[in-house]
Amino acid sequence: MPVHNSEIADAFDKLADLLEIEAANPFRVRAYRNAALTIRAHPHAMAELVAQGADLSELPGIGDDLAKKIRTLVETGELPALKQAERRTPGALVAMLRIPGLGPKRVRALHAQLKVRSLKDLERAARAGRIRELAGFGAKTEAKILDQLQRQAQVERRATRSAAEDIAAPLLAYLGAVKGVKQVTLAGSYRRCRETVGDLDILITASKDAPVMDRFVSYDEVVAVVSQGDTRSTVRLRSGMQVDLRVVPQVSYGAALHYFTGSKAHNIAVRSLAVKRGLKLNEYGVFKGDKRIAGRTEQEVFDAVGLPYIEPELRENRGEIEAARQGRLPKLLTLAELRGDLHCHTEASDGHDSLRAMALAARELGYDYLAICDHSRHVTVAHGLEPERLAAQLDAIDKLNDELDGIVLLKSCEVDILADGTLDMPDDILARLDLAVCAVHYKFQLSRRRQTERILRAMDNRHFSILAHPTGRLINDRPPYDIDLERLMKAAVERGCFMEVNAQPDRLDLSDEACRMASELGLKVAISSDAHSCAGLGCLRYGVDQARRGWLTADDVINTRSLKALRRLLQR
DNA sequence: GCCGTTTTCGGCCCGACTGTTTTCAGTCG
Repeated sequence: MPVHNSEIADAFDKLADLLEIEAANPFRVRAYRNAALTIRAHPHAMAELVAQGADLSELPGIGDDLAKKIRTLVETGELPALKQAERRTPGALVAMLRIPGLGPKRVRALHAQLKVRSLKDLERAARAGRIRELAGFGAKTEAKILDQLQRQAQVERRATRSAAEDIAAPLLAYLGAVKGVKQVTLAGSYRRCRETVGDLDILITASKDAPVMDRFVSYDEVVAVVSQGDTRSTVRLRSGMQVDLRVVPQVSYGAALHYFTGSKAHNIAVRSLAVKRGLKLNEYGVFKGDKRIAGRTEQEVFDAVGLPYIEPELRENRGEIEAARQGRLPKLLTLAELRGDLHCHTEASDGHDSLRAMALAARELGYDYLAICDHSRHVTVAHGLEPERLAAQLDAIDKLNDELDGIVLLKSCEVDILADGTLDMPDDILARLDLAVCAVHYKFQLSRRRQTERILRAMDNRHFSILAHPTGRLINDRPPYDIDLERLMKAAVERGCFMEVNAQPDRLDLSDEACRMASELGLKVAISSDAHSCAGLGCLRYGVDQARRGWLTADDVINTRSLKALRRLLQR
């Protein structure tokens, strides 16, 4: 069983946590965390790189020592440095760091002075009133710890972008209506278009006397005020979402937006660049001595540190700063560049709207084409189509295409990939399609080898066009099935087929890292809504967000092509 | 532990808020 990148990253993160509790050199701790970030985001498996004899110390934030540790982990499955740390400090202590208000110093104190070794111990100590007696702790801290321990029982989930928007929209409108407020911007991971959002970060510029903070904490949905100051406050909403609000003067808007957009790792890297230029960068601007030399816009901030503008989606310290310095940032795909949608359903299977309604909705969106992909028969719960029903639908599409101007319906089907890798539709009818969108909908538990071979075999069918939702994951609900994605991507390139970036907010499958790997391997993708209604076509923008995070350009995406060019690409 | 158009040694981002503090450490983003 190969060691996954996430396991290596987890090991380094845990070691960093333990070292922090031990009060080790904070920069050494950061080195482990940076390495974990690099490894987690890396499109290729470290195990593969090790096997190929690659020089891991060329990766950013990884030097000779960490390269050796990665190698050891890959080859033995163990990290001796972590084992040793766990002998010195109980590994269970790292769980305490997850409790808001407890950091490494306090966890260390609790362990050293109260012999707390686990969350259970912590709860007992809090109930016994022993925590308040420690220096640096008090009754309030003790109560907060107990409260948080109870809260921890609830599962922690990050909201999808779409859920976050539902929560944010009314709050942004409410804040925008406060007297004296000028700009209201949603920053943070939402602005970076991450597939999930942990909390909302709102940036506001307002006149000095605007009662922003008072209004913020008295918002109807607020159930707890975590902190409140003149320029920054944090609340928790009924939905469980935490919201940070930051108010800055207009001259600082750009610097504050950059700072509040993050990511943290990106900010640290950019601030380091400022330091090298003898400048100081904070949320109020770029300073030379006491003099503010930039900060009204983000562009000014980037100019000051000698970088071109970097799009928020790229700000993860995954190589964007290097790329910016070398002038090789990608020109990211935009929603307007998409000419059509290559995956949707109608009432013939599990969609809600008719063929005609979907066609008109697509035309309204300005598309040139829309592929109709109702399920094949194996997906019985979705009223999957028998070959005969599909044949009838294809006739109906021909008829509608004759009748409608300004939109072309493409004949397709979301064909099930059966357990043995054959397709759930006979070849003679597949031959009538413009494209076949193929997908796995059952037998998720096959071994990595068998699942990969199942899909490879399906791709061998020359009618196979696009692998839909390639990993099957559902955000917060179902992990991806175990496949060798890199092998499948290479195979798709060789066979002239493609993969989908499914734009459903709870799928977003491929992931951002996988998009980047596809681009590096020369595999083109389709960004598709998988809409089950006219309104559902609108979620295509989430797929664009994901593709942008994966550094994709219009050239990487097949549905940026004209219909004619698309048809050429679909020929195998 | 990493890294180098000031360095192979000596740096490593920066500020707000809270609680326990009489001047600040710890935590957080």
